[in-house]
Amino acid sequence: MSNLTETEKKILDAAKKVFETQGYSGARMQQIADEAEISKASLHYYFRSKENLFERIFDETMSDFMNLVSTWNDDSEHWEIKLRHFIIEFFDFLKTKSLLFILGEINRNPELLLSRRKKSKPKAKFISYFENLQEAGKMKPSNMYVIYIFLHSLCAYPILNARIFQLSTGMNNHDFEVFMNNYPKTVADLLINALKKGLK
Amino acid sequence: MSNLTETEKKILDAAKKVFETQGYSGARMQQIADEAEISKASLHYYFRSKENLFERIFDETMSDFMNLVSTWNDDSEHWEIKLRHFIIEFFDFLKTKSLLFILGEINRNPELLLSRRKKSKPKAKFISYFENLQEAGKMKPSNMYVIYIFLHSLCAYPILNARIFQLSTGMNNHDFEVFMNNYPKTVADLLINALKKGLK
DNA sequence: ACTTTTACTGACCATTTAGTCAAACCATTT
DNA sequence: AAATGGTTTGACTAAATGGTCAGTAAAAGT
Repeated sequence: MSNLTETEKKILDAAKKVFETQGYSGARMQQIADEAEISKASLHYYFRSKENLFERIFDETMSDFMNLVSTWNDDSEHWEIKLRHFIIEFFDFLKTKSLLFILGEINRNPELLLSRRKKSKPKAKFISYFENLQEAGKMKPSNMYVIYIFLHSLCAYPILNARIFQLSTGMNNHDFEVFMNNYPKTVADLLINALKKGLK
Repeated sequence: MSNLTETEKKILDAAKKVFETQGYSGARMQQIADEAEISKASLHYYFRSKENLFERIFDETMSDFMNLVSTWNDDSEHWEIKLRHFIIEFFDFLKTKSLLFILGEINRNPELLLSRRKKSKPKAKFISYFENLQEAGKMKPSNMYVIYIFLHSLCAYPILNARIFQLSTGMNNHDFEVFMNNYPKTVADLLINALKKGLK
């Protein structure tokens, strides 16, 4: 996978940065070339068209995201530990601008999901993993679809929306930073508690 | 406020529609003119520039959103009823594409929030309302900032992200629709339960 | 030494797009 | 019926932008 030349890497990094902040329509080939420190002609030499380059970036970003949310190693680790790890990993991913980029581009052009539909796994492993635990009687029954959506929402939205939250809570920069640093643990505690008690 | 001519209304409706789906960079003045069924020259006659028209739409959309999230009438209704109403209203707003539009444009140009910072109330009324109830001993103590963020996240993200959720849960259209129709009630029940029991 | 291939670029082209303007249109007033 | 003033538009312009191409330089192959 990583049989890329230095230049190709520089271009992909630059393109990712520019596409994620400006979106497809806002991105400029010249800006990507500048960011990658090459000429615009070189950019077209490596990736024929803007469309082409965009698809490459979008597909990779989308894959990263889908892998993140559907990966759930079935090793021997206790589910509580696994869940905490997952949440940390999820928050790390969200600190990039990738998710907003994905959502925005899908909104602009829903067909971007069609190609995905074929590749994707039928059901996130997360859900079947916990359903198995429940059926084995090792956990109180919960609606795992609800838990799954709660998990994602509580992780993703506060970061997507961070600036507006700070505005509407009226917190200063320091307080808000402290709050957001503690936040992942809060989410983990809540969900683990819900899973232990059962949530219908 | 509503001393607008027919044409101005048509333009604003068209502009909102186009900006919300395409974003500032993706939107075309010609497309807005077509949607409003007037000429591009007329469009510029009413609103000098694209920038101008965009600011008008962005400000209105942002105001709608901030009003929604910071309004919390201090009437005599029981907090439980109020919360259920709020959640329904929030979901209705989210069915438009407004929120993703706001988040995307702020991401593109964070300065869009600077002008807002002056106008906004220091603290969402929601938070102080519940803090008052708690101090009056009418409710178990919770961290209201956490509740506030949970409320928003659980409402907003599943709708922003609906298409991807459907993909990763593997639900068919019908099942997913049923699920999403029940979802607001699920959120309301959960939050009311959390507030009654107290959430730290 | 020479040819070929690969990486790269400046200069250019074609199209798109925001914005302008003079003229046409139309309702109201004089 | 002529003048007035607000509204509307086709035709145009200037700038931005994606993309091309001939040519250079250097590395690789022979």
